[in-house]
Amino acid sequence: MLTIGKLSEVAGVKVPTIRYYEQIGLLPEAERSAGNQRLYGSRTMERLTFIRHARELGFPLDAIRDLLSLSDRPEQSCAEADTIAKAQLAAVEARIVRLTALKSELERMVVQCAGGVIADCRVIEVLGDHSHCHGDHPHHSVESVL
Amino acid sequence: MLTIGKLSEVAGVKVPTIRYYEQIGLLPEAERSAGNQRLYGSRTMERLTFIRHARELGFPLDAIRDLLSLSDRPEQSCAEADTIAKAQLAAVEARIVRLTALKSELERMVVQCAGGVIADCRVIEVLGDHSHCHGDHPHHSVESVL
DNA sequence: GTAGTCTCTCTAGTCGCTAGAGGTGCAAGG
DNA sequence: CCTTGCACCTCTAGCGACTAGAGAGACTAC
Repeated sequence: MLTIGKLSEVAGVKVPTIRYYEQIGLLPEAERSAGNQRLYGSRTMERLTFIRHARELGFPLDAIRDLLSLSDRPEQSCAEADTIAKAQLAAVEARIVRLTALKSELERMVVQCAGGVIADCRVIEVLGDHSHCHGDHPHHSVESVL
Repeated sequence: MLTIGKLSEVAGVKVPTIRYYEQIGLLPEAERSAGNQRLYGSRTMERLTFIRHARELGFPLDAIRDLLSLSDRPEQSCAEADTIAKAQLAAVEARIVRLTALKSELERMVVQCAGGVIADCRVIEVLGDHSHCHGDHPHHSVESVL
């Protein structure tokens, strides 16, 4: 049995994050030692590794919750897991498209900056006047994409 | 003079967002009508358009605050504006690199899914066992990138 | 005058943690 | 046995950039 600190090291997930996952029900309530400290077995460790890996791939916690409950029922069809993964892939692709558009607009802006005075600065000018941009970028903020 | 609703329409920024920007000091406190409703002139409209445009390019509000205060002093050097824009460009590029790595890993995962049963599902398996991945993806979550 | 649409303020919720306060458990050294 | 010092405990609040909702007042058109 591992303490929360050891589990944190082994799984590569910070201690408060582990407690947070327990709090929101992503990890089961841990067993406790005589002195009320959390103790973990290998099953929780695997579950936590699964979570970390899914997080690294950008899955939101809700999707991870679904994936975990799927992995607990191994005889079921994997169609749902496939759907979740495909949705995540689509979200990532959408984000890349969006960011690539941003990138080129930022590049144009930065390149045009002649390094003079604010009054002549393309950066400030472009931001202040929408007519300067190619108009091929969406009218909503980045964060809304994922 | 525009009411908050008209300003919202014209600038393409939602009403509560405008109030939020005022609250955090990104927009100055609005004038008020006899009945205590906010009224806006063209200066605030331009400022809000500037903010929206910068948000669309992914600039965080803190950076926008700096850019706004720069644009208020047009005789100053634009070096700082240039620096902020370049930092944003770098952040966007970093995010694209990261997401592209995620994308290929997700693709490999999804393609390998044969559509059978959870027990044989590559999606679940790959997430559960880190040794399946190419190991070329970083060990921290997406969100930390920007 | 009244119906319906603004607008007002205020609070709380989103996501995925992170930071801190103030207290307890435990293992090693003297 | 006692202390030192780290790891652990609970609880609350904060981040960014909004969004949602309640309950009340203002304004416009018929």
